[in-house]
Amino acid sequence: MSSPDQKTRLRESVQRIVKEKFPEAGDFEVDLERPKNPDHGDFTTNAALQLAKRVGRKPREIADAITAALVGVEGVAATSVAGPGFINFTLAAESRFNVVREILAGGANHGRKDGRNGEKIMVEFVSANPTGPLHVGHGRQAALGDVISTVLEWQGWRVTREFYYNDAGNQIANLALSVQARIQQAAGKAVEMPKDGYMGDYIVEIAREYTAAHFGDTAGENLDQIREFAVEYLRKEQDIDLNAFGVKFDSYFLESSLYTSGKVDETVNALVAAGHTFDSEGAQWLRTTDFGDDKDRVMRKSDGTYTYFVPDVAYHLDKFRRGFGHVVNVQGADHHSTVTRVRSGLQALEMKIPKGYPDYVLHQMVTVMKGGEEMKISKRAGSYVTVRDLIDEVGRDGVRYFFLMRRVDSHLVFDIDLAKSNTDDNPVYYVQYAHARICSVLREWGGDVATLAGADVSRLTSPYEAALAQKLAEFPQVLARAASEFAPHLVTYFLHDDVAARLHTYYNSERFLVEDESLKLARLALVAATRQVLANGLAVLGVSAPERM
RNA sequence: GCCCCGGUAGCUCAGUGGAUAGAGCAGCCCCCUCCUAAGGGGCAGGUCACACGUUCGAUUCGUGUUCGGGGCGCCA
Repeated sequence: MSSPDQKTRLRESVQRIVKEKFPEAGDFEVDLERPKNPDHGDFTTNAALQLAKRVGRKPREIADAITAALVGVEGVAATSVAGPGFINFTLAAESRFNVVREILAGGANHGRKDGRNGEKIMVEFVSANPTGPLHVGHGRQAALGDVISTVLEWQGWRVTREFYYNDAGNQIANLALSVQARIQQAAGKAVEMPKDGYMGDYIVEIAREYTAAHFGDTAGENLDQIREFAVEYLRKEQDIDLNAFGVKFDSYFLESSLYTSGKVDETVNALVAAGHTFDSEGAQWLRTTDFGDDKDRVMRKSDGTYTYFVPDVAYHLDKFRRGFGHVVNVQGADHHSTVTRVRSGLQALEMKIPKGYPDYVLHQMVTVMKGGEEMKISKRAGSYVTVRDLIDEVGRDGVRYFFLMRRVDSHLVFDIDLAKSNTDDNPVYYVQYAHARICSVLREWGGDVATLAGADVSRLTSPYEAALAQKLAEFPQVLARAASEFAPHLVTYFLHDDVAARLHTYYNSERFLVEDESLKLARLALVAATRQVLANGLAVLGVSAPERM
């Protein structure tokens, strides 16, 4: 932190002056920012512009009055008034590079905070039905959920990563029927696949495995057993894929358990008791319109079974009771309609669950491009591209990075050719190479990196160095924002555009292994700090930081 | 018809109510006796979809329009 202390001190000084000189402004909050343009100094404030109306004077007059009173604040080299009335502050040169020492002292923990005191939060993600291999949308969810979790951990939250299995319902029944048909076909019977059956090759694989494992049922007559076998098989497969992707869950939650434990019934009873249900057309309804939905929703169908959102409400009530006051669900935007229903259901329980509970991160769709064309199918899955296809093609690091590169709100185009390329247009290589490059120069130097923390960084003077140091200083704030906005892409952009790009520029602008020993150490300290930020940032993303490439 | 998301450089995309709207790639011109050039510098490239409003100030906030994607089931 380029001195949050310094920033705070400065902010408070300005605040005090405003209070003295312009008491009529009331409890006005002064805000300091980093100017985009480095010519505008290290910090800037628009306080004068905002005060103009409250005070009834011209912005520049106010700015002049403030700067006049601001003489002799420690560490500030210069102040100026610019443009319509911005006040710019330039820091004393030596305080600019303090961040290098802070980063080296923090090491692998630099950027971590214990602000949240270990408060519990759950991130639920992937939550794929065990009816087939994971598709690319699950891949985006896996990367997002995992990194959102990590980033929250770095802010001091105690995070539980949970996977919810919809192992009950029509889709699973359909899976069992599909496998059964394949078993019987393999046994020579002329049966047809069920309507809307799963057509991928993996169904044939499961049928083969089932037949091999259960000689007692070569005819494929035991549907319950087939269903259990198929679900088990696919869950294992999904675990293998998630493992290969570097994603680990703390807990798995089965939808079926909500029925066996009586939690669905309990939820229904609570909804009825709260008086928000009614019967109509042979079904039982929840009056979700009382809670902002645009129409009421069926809870219990006329055939006596529940619609999906009832167990969903029961599930989220369970999360709440497990002590998760904060929950984030990562899902595809095609699940948008569940948000209002689940929240409405939780409100209808009247159990004092906060109104916006739970939070949702809904990501837009993913399309995969290969050879300039959209890739739509994989043979194995039938109708879609799988996560495994991507990992096999481009490797874990590339897939993770690419899934994290875009805002969640933005449609993601996954360009396989780009992700595979070992050229500078591939952002993940660009960032990893920046890390490897620093490792290389430190190896060349051959000294003990730990001693660099004591380097005299005030020897650093070039604009390249100042720009790099200033960016490094922003790392903690970038992480904090990524956590509070559930926005991992901020980290990828920071590492690529702000850190790696400046590092590469710096490399070509200065020499490191110079004669002047103290200058050499100062420069090595700066690149070592850069390496630490890159390493920590990549660690957050779950992407490796290679020492050689 | 209703709800959600997007429209920013030739392409893929960042952008927190501020100053001259950015990055990478593609195009053009250059640069390697510290590391692995998988790198760097420069030039060119823009009606921030459109209109109106709020504001000292709008790519950013609001309303409307338009185009594209997703969702609107007693499916999950």
